[in-house]
Amino acid sequence: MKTSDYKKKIKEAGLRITPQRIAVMEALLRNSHPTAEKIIENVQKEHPNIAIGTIYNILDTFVRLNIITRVNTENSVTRFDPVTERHHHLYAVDIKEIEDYYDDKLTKLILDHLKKCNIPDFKVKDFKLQLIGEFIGKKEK
Amino acid sequence: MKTSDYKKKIKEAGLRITPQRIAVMEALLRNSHPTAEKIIENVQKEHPNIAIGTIYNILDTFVRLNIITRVNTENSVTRFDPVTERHHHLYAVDIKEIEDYYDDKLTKLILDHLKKCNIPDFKVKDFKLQLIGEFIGKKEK
DNA sequence: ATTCGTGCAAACCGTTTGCAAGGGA
DNA sequence: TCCCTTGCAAACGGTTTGCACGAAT
Repeated sequence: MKTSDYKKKIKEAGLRITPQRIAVMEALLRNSHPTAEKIIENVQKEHPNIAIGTIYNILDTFVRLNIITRVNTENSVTRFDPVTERHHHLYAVDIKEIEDYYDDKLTKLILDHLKKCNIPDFKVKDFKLQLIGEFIGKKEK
Repeated sequence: MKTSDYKKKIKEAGLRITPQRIAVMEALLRNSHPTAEKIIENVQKEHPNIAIGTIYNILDTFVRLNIITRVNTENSVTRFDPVTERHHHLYAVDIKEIEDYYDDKLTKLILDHLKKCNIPDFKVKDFKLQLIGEFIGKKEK
């Protein structure tokens, strides 16, 4: 995502472009599905004067305006994802790591199935697949 | 689930059957994917003397021993599920409600797809599908 | 001038922890 | 007796809130 892209996204949501929001967004883009804690650490490394409350505030605003999304994890640690388009997630069993997983064929497969066999009393608007497992091989960082 | 079933489950996990554990388990079975708060409220209605810490303790133990599972939600409220077999979930968009959704055909569809088109550097051990949408029609309570 | 956004710090609240007492096996 | 389990209460930690100041329109 180019810098101008997310700035546009913020502006289109009716928000002002501020150094704080830029810093938060860049922390989101630099990390993979970061926790709030990670974002705070990341932001404050370069901008020690940005308040924690402000960062939470910005994250809330972004989520509310669909600029980013919350990611579900089992251990009640909130994570954030700057990608709002439909995609799936790979979860390391210990949930130390989450990666994006794009698979249009699979998405279509599920979509078709859901369309065919209607679920009674429930109207599906979106779906997310969580693949839980282990990352194998190369592991930097 | 019959009473004896979960008692057996608890015993087989190497735990003693205690009134506290029975109360927690029955609260789990009486409610659909309850939050800890809901469970506490439910348990204390009949057993006002059971401590909150004990309830959290029991829930943790149950999860650790795979007697129940944690359910992911986006708003960082932990929910619990006494069903440990593979199944999917229907999420109300506002996450006020979660229902179980069994669909073996869909499960198999996904399983087959995953088997066929291997994901590089990742070994899938389990998966969960979250269907987000709206419950329509009948709605008591 | 008015609205929006930020910094700061206190408050909040769900959850965890430590410890002493109770109760089965 | 020994170990598991509970009750209690204090502590913890991530998140939220209130408010006054500052910046943008």
